[in-house]
Amino acid sequence: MNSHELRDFVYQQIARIGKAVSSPKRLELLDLLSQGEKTVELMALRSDMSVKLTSAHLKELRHAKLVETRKDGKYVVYSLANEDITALWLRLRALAENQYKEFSNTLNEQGRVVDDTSTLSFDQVFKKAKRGEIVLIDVRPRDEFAAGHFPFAQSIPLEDLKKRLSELPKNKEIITYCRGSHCLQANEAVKILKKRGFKAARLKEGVTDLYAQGLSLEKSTSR
Amino acid sequence: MNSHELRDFVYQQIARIGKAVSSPKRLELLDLLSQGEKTVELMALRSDMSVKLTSAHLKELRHAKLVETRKDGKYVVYSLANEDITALWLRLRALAENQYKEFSNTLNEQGRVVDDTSTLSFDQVFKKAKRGEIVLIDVRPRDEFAAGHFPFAQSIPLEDLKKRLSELPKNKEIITYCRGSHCLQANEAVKILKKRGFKAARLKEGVTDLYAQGLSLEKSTSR
DNA sequence: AGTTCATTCCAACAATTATTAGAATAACAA
DNA sequence: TTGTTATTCTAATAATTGTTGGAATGAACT
Repeated sequence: MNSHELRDFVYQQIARIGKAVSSPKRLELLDLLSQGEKTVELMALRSDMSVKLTSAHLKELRHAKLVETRKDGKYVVYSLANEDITALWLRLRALAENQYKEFSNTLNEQGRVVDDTSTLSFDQVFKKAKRGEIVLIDVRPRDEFAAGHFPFAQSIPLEDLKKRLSELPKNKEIITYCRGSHCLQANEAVKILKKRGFKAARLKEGVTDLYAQGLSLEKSTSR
Repeated sequence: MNSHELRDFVYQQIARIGKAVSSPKRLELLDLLSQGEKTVELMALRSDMSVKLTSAHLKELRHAKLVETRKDGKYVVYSLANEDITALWLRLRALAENQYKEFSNTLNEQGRVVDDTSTLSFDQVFKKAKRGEIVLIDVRPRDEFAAGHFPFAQSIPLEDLKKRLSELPKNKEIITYCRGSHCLQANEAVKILKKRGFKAARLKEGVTDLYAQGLSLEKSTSR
């Protein structure tokens, strides 16, 4: 390689990362994987893609070495290659939020409920949840809750929420959370809860943000 | 927007960043801009692209809000939108170095001379340069040196090196540096120097890396 | 061995992006 | 004004990527 080719090679290698994160669908897959390892089938379901298309995008991500696979019986289980990938995903998200006003505005308009809660630190929220002053609910799918969740949180996946309203108290504040500040499931939950007369708000941050702060999460198989 | 469209919107916005950094040429432009603001013309020259193509890629970067422009007479001067963009560029580069062995191997093979120097901290190198124990030379183009350079360094652009060998001592070690660990100009310089019997090595890091550590650089108009 | 099922490969087309050439704009200089 | 230079815009084509359907692979279970 002459110095010309070598220089091009350098930028090409770095662009491998860029290409991998240049597609909305692939970012969605990374987001899903940041919440825990998953099979192709499950990711296809969650992201409303065909299995084939999901597989194609995952191939691209594997080529860029952002994800890894392992076999479990008939299934191929995908996961992020390492913590740096979570960090990359978070940085891209944060950068988009800073640079694009239309993005952060949309997130805010869409019911990211900013009130007292958003100014509390994670620790404070966990303490309140421990003391029973608030109810902290994790609205992500059950498998993601199992892979890692906030302390003192209970799992009520968004799709089950309407059925399980009777489990929730009317007199306490209900705090919801999901994957992160970009994730809108917690907003949906707040909308539903407020409509039925509950006191509800969402945590601005979610699981990914907590990973970013180097905190570890509780794992469990059920709850 | 329904929740489906909204979710897609979120990932699309983040993918704007990804798209911007998915092309080797655009990464090269970001790299150039990380060394100081530049006109379209100059960037086209440095990157061996046509002015038109350079302009087209810059348009893309502007659309993603990674770069900004200002007018200076007839010229349009481009610069990175903020420090976060430098940080992004560095993170992508570091990630590529970690994930792709063929990348880091190539960098090493191509004469990134790893010896005593690479284990010295920046501070130590600067002190040695100050005391005259080593000669620290910046092989980047003159304008980039002027925009910010290491303390106690002198500017000898790579293209002038052969003409200016008489300025350099044979008995002292000559340490070269350029943009960063991915930049190969310092390697070229070391090759040239060693061939002529000088004691030479390169700093593993370069200017971008120092920015990443939050250190500030000296600016000057000449030297 | 045969069956099942998840996943990948292959081929085709649609959609997007990269690149080049020529025209248009905008600032400066005379 | 006119001419000059830098830059961007428009249009066209080449190259790449996204997407879908059908066939093939390959591991696990019976």
